[in-house]
Amino acid sequence: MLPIFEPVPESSRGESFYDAVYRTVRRIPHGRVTTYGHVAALSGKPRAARTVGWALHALPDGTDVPWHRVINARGGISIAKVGLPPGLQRALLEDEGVRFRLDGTVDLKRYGWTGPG
DNA sequence: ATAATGACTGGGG
DNA sequence: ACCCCAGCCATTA
Repeated sequence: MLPIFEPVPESSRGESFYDAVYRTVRRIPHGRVTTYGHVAALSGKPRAARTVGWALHALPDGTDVPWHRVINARGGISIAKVGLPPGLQRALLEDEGVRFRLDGTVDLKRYGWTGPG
């Protein structure tokens, strides 16, 4: 018989880079945003921006990780190809007070979070 | 172990 | 300024 609870995926021994990414993203303050590359750097892998996107892609619905506060280096939204509802990320950010430019980008100088300190 | 996969990025044209 | 592309790298779709 199958157990009622699925064990933790075999891939997650000790702590993966994904876990480090989630911890970093949880530190982004309400109403602020940061880039994939910056999350990667704060998580210990400055060149793993793409992997950060993959880590967020793996999050389940209803997660408490504020994935919507992560945008690309140009201030734009990058979830188009993932199947998430179009406009969802922008709506979540606007609910936190983040304003978008006419071209759909965010002013990183104003809303960008660059880490503690 | 190798290959494939991308929610990315910076630099060049 | 905008578009394109080669390089990037942890995880396994």
